Amino acid sequence: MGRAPCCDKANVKKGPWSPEEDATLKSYIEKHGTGGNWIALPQKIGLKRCGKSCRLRWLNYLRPNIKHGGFTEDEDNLICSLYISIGSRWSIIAAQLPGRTDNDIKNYWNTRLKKKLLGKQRREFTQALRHSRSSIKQLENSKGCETSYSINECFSLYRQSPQPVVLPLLVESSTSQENQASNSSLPHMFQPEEKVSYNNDHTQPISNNLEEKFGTFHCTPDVSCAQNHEQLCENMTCSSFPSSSSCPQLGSDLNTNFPAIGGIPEEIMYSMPQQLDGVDSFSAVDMVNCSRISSSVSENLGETMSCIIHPSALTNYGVCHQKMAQEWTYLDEARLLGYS
DNA sequence: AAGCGGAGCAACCGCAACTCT
DNA sequence: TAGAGTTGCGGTTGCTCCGCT
Repeated sequence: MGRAPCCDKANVKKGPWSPEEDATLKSYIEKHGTGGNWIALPQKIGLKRCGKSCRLRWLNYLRPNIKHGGFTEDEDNLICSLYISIGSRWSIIAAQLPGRTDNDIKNYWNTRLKKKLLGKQRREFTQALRHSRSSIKQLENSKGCETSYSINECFSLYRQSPQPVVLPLLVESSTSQENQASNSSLPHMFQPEEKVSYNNDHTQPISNNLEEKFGTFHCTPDVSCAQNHEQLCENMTCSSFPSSSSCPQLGSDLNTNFPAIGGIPEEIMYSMPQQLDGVDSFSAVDMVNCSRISSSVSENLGETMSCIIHPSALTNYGVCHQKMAQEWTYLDEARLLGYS
């Protein structure tokens, strides 16, 4: 047996509220309050509406001091930052914005802010790629043509550069063979229970333990790949993107079931869009708390394999790799934002 | 001028949490 | 303490408007 309906659905009116209904509801609540029972209220005042509908109408439109539209830049920023922090907890977000309702903010996010934020990320990503190309060249010049760098060398490069640099996400270690054999879906060197200690001030050298623990980053910066992606980002109307077959590194990343990640802005590490069950998606990871905080589906961006990490996010890099490895086993959940 | 498609938004729905008896 | 009733929330739907062809 199912739950009893909250009202007699056959006898309640649906659809937009008329001015008369608004006036009836408003004047009653202003005089008597809600009486603590929304379900009983419409009957009491002779409205053929569901109690839930009355409640929604009052909270979202009729109660005093409600603001509609005209979101300011400050409000935009606050909504974006709260969304990044806590996700789609609209009621909590609305509580931080006096006069705004959760429904309004939700609609505003879905119709405008989401697109605005994505556009900003695209621009920043393009910019970051430009900087990263010079970083890679610098790294290659200093090391000749070597393609393997120790983890400390990578971190050292980060510390020297005020800009994000591109590194492939795939990390190898000396023990990779054994660990991969035991758990092929996770990058081998980060076991779930393993903790990485790091400095908080972002300036001190990373502990040598990292090197001992994780072995060597096999960085194989693929500048041509970065150039491809840069061109893509500059030409957002482009509808065809490089496939894994055109980029050997992309293929290897996909083979590990480990998505590419980019790092914009400071403490959030974003993946670039990739195909998940036929849908373009990306995810973000909170570098401080090392948890995935959002996933989204985007349009007109293709797969990529490069990893951009902002220097300030550097200290959590290893931990987040570990976390991502775990998180990414739940790729089918990665549709929280829905840019479809 | 008519038709179409996309954007914006009000409202609905289902479910989980909370409250009351 | 259990179960029924109510509230609150987030996802989704569908209507309206507007711009483009």
